[in-house]
Amino acid sequence: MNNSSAIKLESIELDNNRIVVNTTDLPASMPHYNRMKRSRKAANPSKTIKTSRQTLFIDSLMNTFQIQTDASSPILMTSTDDELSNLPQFDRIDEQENNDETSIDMNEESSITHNSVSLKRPRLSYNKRLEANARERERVHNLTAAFEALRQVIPMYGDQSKLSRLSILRIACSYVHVLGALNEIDFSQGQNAYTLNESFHMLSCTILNELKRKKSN
DNA sequence: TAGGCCATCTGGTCCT
DNA sequence: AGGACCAGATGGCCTA
Repeated sequence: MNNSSAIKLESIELDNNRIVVNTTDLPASMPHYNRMKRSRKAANPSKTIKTSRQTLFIDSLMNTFQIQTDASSPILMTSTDDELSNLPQFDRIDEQENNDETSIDMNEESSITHNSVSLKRPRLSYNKRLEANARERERVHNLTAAFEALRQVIPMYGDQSKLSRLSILRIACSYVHVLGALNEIDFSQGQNAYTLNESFHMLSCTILNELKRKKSN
């Protein structure tokens, strides 16, 4: 796949105080970022993925409640303590680990070997840990969505769907300079103030560099 | 196959 | 006290 070879940076033009991207070299169909959203095992189900105690716990939950779920969907569960008490007692494993640290299975997830417990806060119970994990997933998903929103408003095209987050930030930063110059606003607070031409050139260079970087990866 | 990128889990710390 | 945020670890996916 080498559609990016057709990209011409000079296609970025300034027209009547608006940035215009010439899309004549665009591929007919633009890949959609969401299509890149990956399920960790979806693409290669035959590969072995280490099973954490949490995953085992979720599996047992799903077996217990006979939950069917899409692999790409976050697992959201609510359950009562009574229901949880019917599940395998993973806390016993904790006790075993605490009593005999040398017997830790090295194939287990590394976090299990973190037997240090915060003095400020005790280790979370499993349902609290699952809730925290779900919140963290939600937070990261929001972050990803924000990057996607930012990606859609920066002047790029072609292989844009595969821009890394770092590239998105770099290009967006250059773009802000151009917008500032267009509106005669100095975002740099007097330091390194760029003219419109300089800002425009910087944006082109940034896009070019990020595409080069991506190609070289 | 190595390296880049990203999702997820986890524990620590900050903040309300 | 508990949720938000952060960073480290881990492992899967993808590309050159």
